[in-house]
Amino acid sequence: MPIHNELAPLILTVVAQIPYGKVASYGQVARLAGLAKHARLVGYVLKHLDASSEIPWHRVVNHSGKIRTQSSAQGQNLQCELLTQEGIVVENNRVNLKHYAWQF
DNA sequence: CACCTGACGCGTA
DNA sequence: TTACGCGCCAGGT
Repeated sequence: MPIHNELAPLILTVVAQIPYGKVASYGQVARLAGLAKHARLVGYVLKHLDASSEIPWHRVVNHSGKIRTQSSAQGQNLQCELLTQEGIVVENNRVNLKHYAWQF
């Protein structure tokens, strides 16, 4: 674990509960974790996850449904691929929250 | 200590 | 839905 943070486990347990084929926003994850003002921390924690992790980090997008993770030099985005791979339609780097938002 | 940087959110327009 | 401003907070310099 590269980062020293006691809040990370709380965030990760919530992310782990996002259903297959659904997405949640950073803010939603923070609220469900009991950390209302830490939306940015969610992004921070997910960004520093090691590849060996089984956490479905790709199911987390911003409050508008837009994907803000960095794209590769070839313009390809891993999160886009992973979401599409599980049946979620991604158009213009964005998912339709009306269809895929995780209703808790 | 001061500043800067982010996988952010909300109210308003 | 987007655009802007402002609030928020962990980390890095």
